[in-house]
Amino acid sequence: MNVQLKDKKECIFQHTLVLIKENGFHGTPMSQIAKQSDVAVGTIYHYFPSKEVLILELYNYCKNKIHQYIFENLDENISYQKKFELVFYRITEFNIHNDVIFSFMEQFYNSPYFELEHCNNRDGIYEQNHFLDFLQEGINNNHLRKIDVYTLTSAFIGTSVSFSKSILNRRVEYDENNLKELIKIIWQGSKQNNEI
Amino acid sequence: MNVQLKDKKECIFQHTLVLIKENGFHGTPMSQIAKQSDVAVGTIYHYFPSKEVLILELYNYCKNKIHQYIFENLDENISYQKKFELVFYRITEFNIHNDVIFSFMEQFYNSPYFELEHCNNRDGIYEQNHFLDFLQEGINNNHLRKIDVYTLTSAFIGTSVSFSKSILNRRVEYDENNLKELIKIIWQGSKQNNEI
Amino acid sequence: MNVQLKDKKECIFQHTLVLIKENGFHGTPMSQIAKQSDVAVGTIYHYFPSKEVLILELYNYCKNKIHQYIFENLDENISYQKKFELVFYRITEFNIHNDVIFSFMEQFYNSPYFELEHCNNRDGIYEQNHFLDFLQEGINNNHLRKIDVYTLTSAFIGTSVSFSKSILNRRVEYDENNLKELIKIIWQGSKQNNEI
Amino acid sequence: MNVQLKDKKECIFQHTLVLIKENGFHGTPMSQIAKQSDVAVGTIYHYFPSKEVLILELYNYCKNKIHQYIFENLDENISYQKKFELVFYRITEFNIHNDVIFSFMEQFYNSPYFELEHCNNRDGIYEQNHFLDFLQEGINNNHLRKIDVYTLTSAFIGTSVSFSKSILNRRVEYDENNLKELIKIIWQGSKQNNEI
DNA sequence: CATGAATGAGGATTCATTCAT
DNA sequence: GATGAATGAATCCTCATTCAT
Repeated sequence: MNVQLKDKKECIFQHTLVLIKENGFHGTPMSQIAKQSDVAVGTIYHYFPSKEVLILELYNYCKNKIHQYIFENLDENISYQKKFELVFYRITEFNIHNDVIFSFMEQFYNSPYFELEHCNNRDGIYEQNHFLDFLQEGINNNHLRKIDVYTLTSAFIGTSVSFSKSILNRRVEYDENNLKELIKIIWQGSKQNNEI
Repeated sequence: MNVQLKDKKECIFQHTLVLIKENGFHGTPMSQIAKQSDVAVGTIYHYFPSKEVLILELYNYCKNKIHQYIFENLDENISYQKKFELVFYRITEFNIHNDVIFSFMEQFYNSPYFELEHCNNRDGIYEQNHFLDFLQEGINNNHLRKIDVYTLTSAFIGTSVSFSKSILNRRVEYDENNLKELIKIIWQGSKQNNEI
Repeated sequence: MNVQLKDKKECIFQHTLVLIKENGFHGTPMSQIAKQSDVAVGTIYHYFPSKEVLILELYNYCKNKIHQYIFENLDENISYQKKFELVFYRITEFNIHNDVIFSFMEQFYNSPYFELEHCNNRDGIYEQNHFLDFLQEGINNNHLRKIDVYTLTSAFIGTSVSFSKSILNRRVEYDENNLKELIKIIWQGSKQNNEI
Repeated sequence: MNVQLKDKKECIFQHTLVLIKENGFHGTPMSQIAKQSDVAVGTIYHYFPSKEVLILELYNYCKNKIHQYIFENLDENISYQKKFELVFYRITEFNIHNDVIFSFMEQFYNSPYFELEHCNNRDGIYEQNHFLDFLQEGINNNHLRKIDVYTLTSAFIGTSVSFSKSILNRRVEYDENNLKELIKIIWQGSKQNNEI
């Protein structure tokens, strides 16, 4: 029963993601979501009280997927540098291989929906709080330069997002070497005493 | 006459920008643009054949504003590093002080509109071509690391965009010192032989 | 078993009345009736084949309640005038103390539902047939003026309904003296040879 | 221009009245009003922001029609009794000959719409305030019995309404003699010192 | 050039009803 | 009997666009 519910919501989420990537929020009517999900319009309203709530729940669903992918099974025994590189690597990989989620998240952050969410959840963008924590740890332990952690996070995430977008938009085959170079750039720029 | 035309278009552009930042593309009907611009709906259709074209022209209008601001009067006699830093500084300043344009551009890039534009104009994001040229020059002249220029551009622009967004979203007073640190990061990471 | 059935129908009736007074026929979906009655929607459809039938049965349920209240235990040994006054008194008291039924009946009579019912049951309004009979008796026995009995009934019932509505709408505490005055008016106007 | 506006609103009002008498508020979709009025749905929304407001404005439109009909050109030189009879006569005539308005008003008063209106305008029913004033005058000048004016108004209006409804529902040819008898009833009941 | 009334396709949402469990 | 998930027709309303003045 509970499985069924989860399955149906999941099903609606997945098809909504595809449609939104293709046509945007407003190019995606509920009727189309219903058709793709192979349910009646009314059924969607059985699970979500409104389109807005559907979008908002979808946002949380995606956020969780991202976090799980990035922060789960992060070996604590490797050096901070390795972790830094691994996290960056994972964000980027996730974005590139989950283009429907990536596209949705970017649209979401740049839409009025985000304001709604943002009111409750400060530090919203890309659940930066997890990233903030991770980078703050690096600063505290002298792995990273002692600067405003928000600023550092901007460099960290913005670089990954922009790179992913560039790959996806140019519809260019993703070359792992480029990602490795990018990681070098961001590590070189962020690490402690790189001025010596 | 020509001035009048430019003025009226300009007027429509400005009010559209404000409305779109506030309410998004689809929360901004033509009727509202008309009301804010103090003209009749029909008048807008006198200047633009459709809403889509209005948006597309607005995009080009903004693009030009940005380029003018960033690349005009760029003293050729200063060192590449200074120019690198200046360009980064200018992008970020522009974004922060022109939030309606910044918001519009971000919405645009993450909307289906961009696809339309993108078909004609390759290398679309943030008119990366100018930035691409600028960074390519740095690579060619051994100021920057010899890596894929698109990748480098991602780091350059993504960092600025993300930082600007962080300032604007957190509604935090912008601290120039943080921007200076950010510039250090991106320069340290990008410059040639920083591994020596 | 039969008790159970009656109880469940009764329960549904009562909650429907409250909801309809509050929100009207069309502001009262089956789902809400179900929720208030603490049963599933399907259960309602077990007892009533459709919403229309539910409403129609509810109408008959109310009609019977009203008649029982008004005409049962009507002492035949008192004078016609006393009976006339008592009946008027009872209608009004009933309306005022059973506002959910009163409101439902008034909505019903002024809705297209009534047409449906009316086709089968002529003389529908307020089950005027009982009142018609009662007043016809007064006419026949020279207690009341010899005029069209429908016209007389209009004066009789319309006055009571309008008075009740006035009390209920103004949300004014009901003053029995006013009702007594009203009864004087209607009796003075209706009784035989009041012109002498 | 102003005439056109008034004409279009008037046109919408008239067709709405017919439809509502036929099918009730909720059996009358905007699309049908549009079709009957020979305009597009959007046009209705050009004149009225919502269905609710259309209904509310229609209510005021009807109220005014009724008042004009009843209280305009009321010869001040005739006796109070004559005026009393004339006003009663006019209400009833109006109801019977304007069945679409009458039906609308009755539905309105017994619907949740009325609550909305009622909040602003106390003494709402049948714009009783005008009737209240008229009857209060009769009480003050010793033409009518000294009782609560609301109670008196209930008898006055309720009787007329009920009579009109009886005519209209029974689809019986209206016999003016019955109305004259009714007027006798109500006058006999209401006039001063009728007990002597 | 400018206006804004008119259009109607299209979208979000509701709700009476069904039916498998 | 009882449940409530599923259905989809029907409703209200929006808004890009047109065109007569």
